[in-house]
Amino acid sequence: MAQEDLFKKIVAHAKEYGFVFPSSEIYDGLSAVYDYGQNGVELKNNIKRYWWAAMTQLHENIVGIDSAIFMHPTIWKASGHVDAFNDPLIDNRDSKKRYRADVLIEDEIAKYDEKIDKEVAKAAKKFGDSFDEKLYRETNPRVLEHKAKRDELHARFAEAMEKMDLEGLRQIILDYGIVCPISGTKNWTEVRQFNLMFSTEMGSTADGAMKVYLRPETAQGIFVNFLNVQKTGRMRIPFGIAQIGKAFRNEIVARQFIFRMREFEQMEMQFFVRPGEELEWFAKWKETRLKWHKALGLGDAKYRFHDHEKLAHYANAATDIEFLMPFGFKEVEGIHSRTDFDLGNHEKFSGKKIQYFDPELNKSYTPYVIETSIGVDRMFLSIFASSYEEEQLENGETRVVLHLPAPLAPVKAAVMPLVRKDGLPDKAREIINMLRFDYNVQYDEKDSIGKRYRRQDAVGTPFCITVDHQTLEDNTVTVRHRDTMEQSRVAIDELPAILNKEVSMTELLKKLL
RNA sequence: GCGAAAAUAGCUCAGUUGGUAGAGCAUAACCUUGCCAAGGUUAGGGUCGCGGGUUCGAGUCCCGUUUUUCGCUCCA
Repeated sequence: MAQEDLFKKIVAHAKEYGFVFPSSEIYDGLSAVYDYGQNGVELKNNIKRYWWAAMTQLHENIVGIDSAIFMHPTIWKASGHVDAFNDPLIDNRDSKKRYRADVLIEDEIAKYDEKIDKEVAKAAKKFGDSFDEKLYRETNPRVLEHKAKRDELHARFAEAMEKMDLEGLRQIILDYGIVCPISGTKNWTEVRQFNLMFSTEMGSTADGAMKVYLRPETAQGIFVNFLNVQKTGRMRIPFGIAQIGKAFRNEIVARQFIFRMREFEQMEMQFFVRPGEELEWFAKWKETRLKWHKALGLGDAKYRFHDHEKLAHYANAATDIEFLMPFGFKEVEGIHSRTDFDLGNHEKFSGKKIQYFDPELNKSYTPYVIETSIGVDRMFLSIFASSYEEEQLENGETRVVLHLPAPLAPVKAAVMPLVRKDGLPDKAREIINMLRFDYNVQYDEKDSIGKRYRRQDAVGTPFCITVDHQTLEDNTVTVRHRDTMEQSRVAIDELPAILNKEVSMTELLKKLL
């Protein structure tokens, strides 16, 4: 099957079986926003629980927080998001290429400088040793003409940028005849500003509301609480702070189902270390995180590291953990060595001292940070997509089965009476009541038993427990396994132990130690 | 944002040169069977994405729009 078709089937399956719905569907939908359904929310919660337990329970030096989505606007100046997320963009209709309007104009300004330098170089060659460059630059009419034009352009540009006057930027491009480097034409669209941060207003507009942003990442909530957690938790470096929460980015193009959404959920952990030790910890966390992924058993070959060569403004090392999605290897997790950029900047912008006194070194410093940042939705997609199988059975039929890792499955077991009479339903309900306190179990008596098995396969339920007439005699049931379709007869009393071994989070977490 | 394609029942789709909206599966009820999706009977469910236009008459033709998919572009 073509990968594209497979992906379509996965999206359709996600909707049909209550995992993921398009948002606001009865109103034609909302672009790049999705809702999780009755099964999706269970899978998603289980993914989060797996991460949270692995990070906080299994590391005595990592604690969690839950910071607010609204934060003081200056935080986004300190983090660099306000500057880096505000680009005026313009398209050339002929080449279909998109440019940053400010970059186009800056290039044009540079051209005048080049022209001046050329004139100067030419003159220098002509006059030889007697050439006075400074005088030439200040007096030559051609140089002065270029310079005047350049300064005028620069002044207009600076003014437009200051006010973020988009129409003004476009007018400059038109006035100076700036052409597309590819098509060579001036067929430009309007200049549009894509602020990747969503904003809203806090307080009533009557008395001057404050513009606040929906956080574009959860990390800053950790950085601004660094001192709170470190002091109240008596944390000693190295230590980490973990957080799971929603973040929002107004992506220009958000596509590929839940892979890139405008509202998404992150699981981030910031690990604070001594300066100079960060690259050691970076390597350690790469290994630790990959182990977490591989423990799910989706297939080791589906993972790879992608080290960044071009580093972001805050990082001195960065890598992605990529997973083989139906549309190729894609980033699911980022591991970044963020240096002291964030804490240092918050110290600068807030005016508060944000440092750690290291009793062993007997000195204060700004800790360095290793960040592990993983998208819950991407994790969901990678697990969901790689679990989907259209299996050819020996009898020639096809069954659709989700091989979800059992501890993450929405429903752990379905309990069903073989027939809907002779007291079998009551017996099934008894078993449900025994298990439901520890596991999400489901009852089903509708349709033939085979059909019910297939329904459970489609949502990834690891076990089907069937009550038949023999059950009434000796208190045994059949347990049918999702992946092998094999059945075994076991005593009802053994069920809790079986489930505990096969579907509880405990066994999965033990693999990490 | 640009270009292309698509949109009819929960799902997959049919719908003739424009003439009263269909099928299969799914869903619900009852009967039947009882260990790997297909038995019988019955029922519910669509102002054909939305808004205009042409026409006596539009699911069908034209224009606009929304959403989705693919390509480009963008992506800490």
